[in-house]
Amino acid sequence: MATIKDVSRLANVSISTVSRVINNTAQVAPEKREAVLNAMKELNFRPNSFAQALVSKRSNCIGVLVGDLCGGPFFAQMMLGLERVIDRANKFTIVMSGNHDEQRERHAIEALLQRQCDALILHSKALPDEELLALMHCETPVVFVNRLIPGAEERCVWLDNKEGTLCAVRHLVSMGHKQIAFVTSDDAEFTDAKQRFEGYRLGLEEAGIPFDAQLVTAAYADEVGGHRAIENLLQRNVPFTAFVGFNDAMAAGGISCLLEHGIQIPEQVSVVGFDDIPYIRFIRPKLTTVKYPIEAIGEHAAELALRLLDGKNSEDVLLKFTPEMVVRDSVKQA
Amino acid sequence: MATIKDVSRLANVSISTVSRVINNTAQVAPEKREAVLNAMKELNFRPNSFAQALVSKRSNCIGVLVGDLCGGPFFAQMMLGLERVIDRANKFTIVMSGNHDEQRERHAIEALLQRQCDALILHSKALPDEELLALMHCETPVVFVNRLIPGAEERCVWLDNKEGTLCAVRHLVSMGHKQIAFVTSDDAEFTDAKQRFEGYRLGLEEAGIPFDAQLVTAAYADEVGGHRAIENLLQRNVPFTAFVGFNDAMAAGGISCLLEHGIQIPEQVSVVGFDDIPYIRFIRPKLTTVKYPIEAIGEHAAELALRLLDGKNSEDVLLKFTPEMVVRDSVKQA
DNA sequence: CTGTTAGCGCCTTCAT
DNA sequence: ATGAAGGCGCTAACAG
Repeated sequence: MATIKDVSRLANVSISTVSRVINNTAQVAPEKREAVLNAMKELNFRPNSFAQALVSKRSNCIGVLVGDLCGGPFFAQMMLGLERVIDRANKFTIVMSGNHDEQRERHAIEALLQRQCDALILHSKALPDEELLALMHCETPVVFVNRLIPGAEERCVWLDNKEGTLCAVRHLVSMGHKQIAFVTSDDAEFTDAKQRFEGYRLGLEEAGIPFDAQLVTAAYADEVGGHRAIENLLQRNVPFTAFVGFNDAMAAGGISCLLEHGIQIPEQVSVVGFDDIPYIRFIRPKLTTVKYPIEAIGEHAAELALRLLDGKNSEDVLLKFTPEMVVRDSVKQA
Repeated sequence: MATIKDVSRLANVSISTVSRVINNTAQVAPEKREAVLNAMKELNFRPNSFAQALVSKRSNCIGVLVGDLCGGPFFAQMMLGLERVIDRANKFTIVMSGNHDEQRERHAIEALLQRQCDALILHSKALPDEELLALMHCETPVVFVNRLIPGAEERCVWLDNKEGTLCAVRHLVSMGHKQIAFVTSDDAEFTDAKQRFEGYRLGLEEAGIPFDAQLVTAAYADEVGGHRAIENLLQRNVPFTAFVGFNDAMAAGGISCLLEHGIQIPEQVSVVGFDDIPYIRFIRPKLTTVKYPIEAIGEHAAELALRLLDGKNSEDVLLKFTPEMVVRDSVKQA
């Protein structure tokens, strides 16, 4: 790989001059400028970004920690939002997956930091609040996504999960449902799960429906888990006319289980999901769900990170998002 | 951020000694080693990876170009395979999306190269063969995924697309179908589309079924496109008892369109998809498809890249993959 | 075993 | 407008 030195030699100028034309940092005589440009082209010169970063103390990289890129469309959509604004700022994104595992998340953050990322955007599920809080004391700006960390409120871009399931239950109640099951994640430590559960309880309470633990079933939070959870629920033989899924994937799995048992959706059981992932428009029936505006959240998180990085005012960045019902075909009057 | 110098000062040793304990590159007196370790911890020292890369000429990064991370689960699954082996080699992955656009792909590759990636794994759809071929002459090893580039065969990890649709048609023929439509991508330049189309024609030929252009319908290669394409096909009023989708997404969209028209699947129309993306197990009916072993392809591509990087023998890496039928519920005897 | 030294490629004063 | 020189943080000889 050609270096600035090679270019300077070929163009018969000093390396400073070359640097000047690369960065447009000062006036250079047109002829010399031309010579440098030609030499650069001829040698196929690309400035070494490490050397640049080393001296300028700026890597132009934003580090992102996600759960996984392939556990579903969720993080992919978030990345779409993130990258859009990071791209626009002419910076690079470097992604690492924590796989929802404490050790790995820690390691990934460590790696991102070591790579001198200019800012970090973290979706941490497994790390405790204190550890995340401690990160705020290192000099690189940190933004947290989908999690509200006490003491770091102005750095958190998050969705009101409780409000989400609350909406879902309200919707079902308004359609006359009283026996509403909840199909949730078996990861009890998972904040989202706790909050969504809370919303579920709150919704019941609001409607004066007594809570029945028998109507709550948990499993791994994907399609297979949803299938399993509903299987489980059916075995308990507790009647229910509707269920709220922890997420769309579980809802889809649950629906496929019910259909296999010859139970009609939504005629016999109504279903509400959570997230509004793309494919649920193509399952039958089209899933009614609570929209998680994940792409927008990604955008705002990136925006916030960039603002912090530039020391710009970041007070007008929207931090708390509120979910919205998307009514399709999986809910019917009870 | 603390530097090696700070550590050396605090530990009362030279920077070389610090470097030695960091890299385990030589023996160090246990006491000094201890002192260094303590100092590192106290200062929360992290070696600057740019400085390391600058001097060692190794960035420990593998650059990856994908189409998009969120156009579906395809690239996400590929990343899963890639990252697994890159992780195991203790290297980092840096991903860029080309968004199936020529300019962007070019720019992304440029960026990856400038970041001094040790090797590149490219899924280029839009760039011409020659341009890709030219990349092989730069010193960083390059591997191509899902594309066979003449002259770079030993650097391509790809799937035999033609064989895939051929299998699909054979399967339908064996079930007695004779009027088989093909729902394909409207991107005529797209190699995959050409090859899959070829397989479709070959399959018909094999079975002695005359090709009918009226049975081929094209649109954007996602669910919405599949829906639209089938809508189109129906308007032509040409009878068909089955269709092969360019991919699962189109197949799913097509199915949803047929269902809306009151056409039973698979009773009236059988469907075969392509890819075997996760969610099609949760649509009704479960989609019969041709499995694209994308995760395995990712693994092998990464393996190949790593081998090239280390100058190791790479002759035993599997380059050409063959698709396999996955029979589920969307095909019925005609 | 340990410290000194010379760069890696680039940017940035500081003279000229 | 231009060049020389110092240094970013680190590794790798080279002496001791």
